Parts: sequence; C-alpha cells; structure tokens
Amino acid sequence: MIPSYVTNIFSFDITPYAKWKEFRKNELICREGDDLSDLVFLIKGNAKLFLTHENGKVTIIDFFKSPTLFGEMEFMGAQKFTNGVIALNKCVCILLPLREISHLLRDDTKFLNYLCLFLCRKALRNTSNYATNQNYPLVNRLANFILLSADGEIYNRKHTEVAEYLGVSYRHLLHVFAVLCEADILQHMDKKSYRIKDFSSLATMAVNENSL
Amino acid sequence: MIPSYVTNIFSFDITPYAKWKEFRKNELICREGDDLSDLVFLIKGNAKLFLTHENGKVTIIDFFKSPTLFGEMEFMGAQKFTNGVIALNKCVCILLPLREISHLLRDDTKFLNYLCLFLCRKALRNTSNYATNQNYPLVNRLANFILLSADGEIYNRKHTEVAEYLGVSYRHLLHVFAVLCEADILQHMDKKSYRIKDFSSLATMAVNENSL
DNA sequence: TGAAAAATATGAGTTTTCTCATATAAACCT
DNA sequence: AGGTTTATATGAGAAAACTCATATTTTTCA
Repeated sequence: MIPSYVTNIFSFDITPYAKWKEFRKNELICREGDDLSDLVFLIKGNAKLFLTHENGKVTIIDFFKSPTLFGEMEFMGAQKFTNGVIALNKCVCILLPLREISHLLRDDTKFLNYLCLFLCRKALRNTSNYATNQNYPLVNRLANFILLSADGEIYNRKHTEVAEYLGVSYRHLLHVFAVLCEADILQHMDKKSYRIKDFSSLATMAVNENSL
Repeated sequence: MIPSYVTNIFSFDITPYAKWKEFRKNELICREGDDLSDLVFLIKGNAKLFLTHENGKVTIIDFFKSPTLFGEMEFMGAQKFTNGVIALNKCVCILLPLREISHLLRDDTKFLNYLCLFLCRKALRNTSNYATNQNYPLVNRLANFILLSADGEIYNRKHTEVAEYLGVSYRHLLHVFAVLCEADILQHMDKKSYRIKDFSSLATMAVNENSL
C-alpha cells in the first residue's frame, strides 16, 4: 500500500503512523497560514505551492510533481505557518502526524540524511531558476519552459498558470507567444496548443535552467 | 580558539580535524567550478556568493554574514561544483575536511538536525526574497534595502554591488535613487552617502522581505 | 441547461528597465 | 607619482513588461 520509496526513507516502520488521504483537483492540501501538523508525501498527482502577497498578487513558488515531500519546514520548526498547497489534479498523499513521530525522526540518521539531501537539491533548483530569471528576458525563459514541458512537438499548457509561474503578466506572455509564432518557431494550432516548428532556434535561445 | 557555537553543533570533538584559515578582502574563498573539499564555517567577516552565467553576467546570489556555514551542498553530494565565494573584507574561516569527517557527520544526529534547520531557514529566506522581487518594481525593493542596510539615517553602499544584488542595471538603480531624491525622501550627501529624510514614506513603499 | 467564472485573445498607452555612450572622480597598484 | 582600474554620474533611445479595457470562448457547477 505505501510505496517502498517512502518506507525506505526511514529506519523504522512508519505504517502504524501513516495516513492515506486523497484530494480532488483544486482542493487545498494546505491552507495558507494554517499550522501544518503532518509530514506529507505526495505520491500521486501534481500540486502547486503558492503565496499571496499583501498586494493581493499571487506567486506560484513551485510546482510539486509526485513523488515528493513537503511539510519539512514545519517539522524542523523553521516556519510556523505554511504556504498554500493546492492540488492541480487528483492527488494521493501519505500523511505522517508530526506530533506522534517527530521525536523518532529527529533520531533517525537515515531520514535526516535523506532530508538534508532533499533540501539541498531543492535549494539548488530554486537558486538556479532564480538567477536565470533575473538575467534573461521572457523569450529565453519561455523557450526553455516550452522545451521542458512540451509533449513531443506539441506544447499545451494553461497560459494563466504559466504566466504566474514565470512571474510575468498574462498579457506579456501572450505577446511573446505571438512573437515566437511570427518568427515561425511556433505554430498556433487548435485553440490551446502550439506546435514547435523550429526546435533548434528554440534550443538556441533557451536558457538551461538545470545547468548549475 | 574555535567558538563554542561551532563546536556545539557536533556531538563529537572536531578540534583534531579543524583548520583555521584567513582570507584578505577580495580573496576567493571558493573558486567557481572547483571541487570543494571542506565544510566551511565563516566565523568572522562577510563574503558574497556569486555565479557567472554563460552570458558573462554575474549574479550575486547571496551575502554571507558571519557566523554562517557553507559547503553543505558538497558534503551532501548535491552538487559537484561550487559557486564562487569571495571575501568582502577580512574573513576568518574554520575548515573541516570532508574526506576525514563526512562519515562521522552522517551518523551525527545533532549535526544533521542542525543542518536541516539551517537549510530550511536558508530556503525560506530565498523564497521570500524571490517572490518579493518578482512582484514589485525596484522602488519598493530598494526602499526596503535602504531601510535594512542604513546606519541610522545614513545610507552608504556601493551602487555597483547593490545593483547586482537587486538584479537590476547600474543605470536603473541610479535613476531610482534620483527619483527618491526628487521626492524628498532621500538627500544626496557628500559623494557616496544618502540621508534618509522621510522614513515613513520609505517604510510605506518598502516591501518587507522577512515577513514570511 | 443556463448562468457564472475562468481562460483565451488583442489593442493602446504607460511604466519599468536595459543598452550604449560618455565623462569625471576615486581607489589601487608598483 | 603616475597609470590603470573601478565606481560614480548622466543623457538618450529602445526594449521589456505592465495596466487597463474589452470581447469571445470554454469550463464549471448548481
């Protein structure tokens, strides 16, 4: 029932503590500002981590793809209040109640080593993305994003979400898509999808977000 | 000799392994691309972490203020090559050779807990800064930066460095300083320093980078 | 099924930020 | 001390990105 890549992280048996929970699309897995009381393994589905500014604006901080983990910040006591996590499609999670097992985890070198490595990798990814975003205009970042997220030669994503993720306005994102189409690099297909006509141009202008 | 806040992180005695090393201003503590073979505690001085793009452009990723730690990424094996670290003034470091002690560290729950917490806090700070930077124009970010780094009512920093840190061109930074002066919020004093004339305006427009 | 909400789309005008050119002053080296 | 590099400073024009307005289509959900 609980996948081995989860149970293997620990040097003790977590099955007595683990709870299985499912979320529908658009359901909040963590509400912004709540105390988080569990360590959460996302084993199926995708979710996004977001933060609402006083501004009212919303930033997508990250996309979570299963399998992954969150709630480490709360486990470590590094932050009281969580950011929001919302299910992008049907999600399956395994919850480990912190109250019951945090003392076990703190003594578990196997788990702690795993967590350190997990945190390091996450930090590297974030830093790389951040540095990249600051130094290149949207065309370049978008080229990269298209290459990473296209299915073969077909790109098909929600503009609204992508705009938030790339940290630009919806309007500007559309503008840059239009530019890429005009340059004959993309072709606007039926309504929502684009076809990549010129992979090499796209690759040339793309910034490699994972080259750190 | 080695401060207790360093020795206290470990459950064993590190003194037999620790090396003491000093760096002059502008000396490279870590060269970009090298293998890093030590865990480094910066116990005195300030340093900056940077990354050179294929672009040629340089991003300041972070400022290190003592006391802090770096080299964790290499310890965890999360990255082969380090980013550059350069001393901004005289720096004193304690080096722990990874080859000799990494197996000890991996079994040391005290150290591992410390490292997890350290990584979490770093990640939170980075995320907060990142989200902030994406959503506010420079005036707001700069207002905040001025408040954080001013000495009383006197602000005095190198524009070149600040421009890099805030991820904008030198030209634009100067422009925004001029705007703040024109609005009677700052006053341009002798050559390099500015006096804050209107704290409350500055505070109003400032984005709080540490409100996560 | 029908109304409301969300996503797509495009135009026009503005703000933010960048590039490049150029000049002067300060800091650094040997 | 004198030459080199680095930091400060400013102008002009262009590119990048944003806001607001507005229209259409698609999705959601009661």
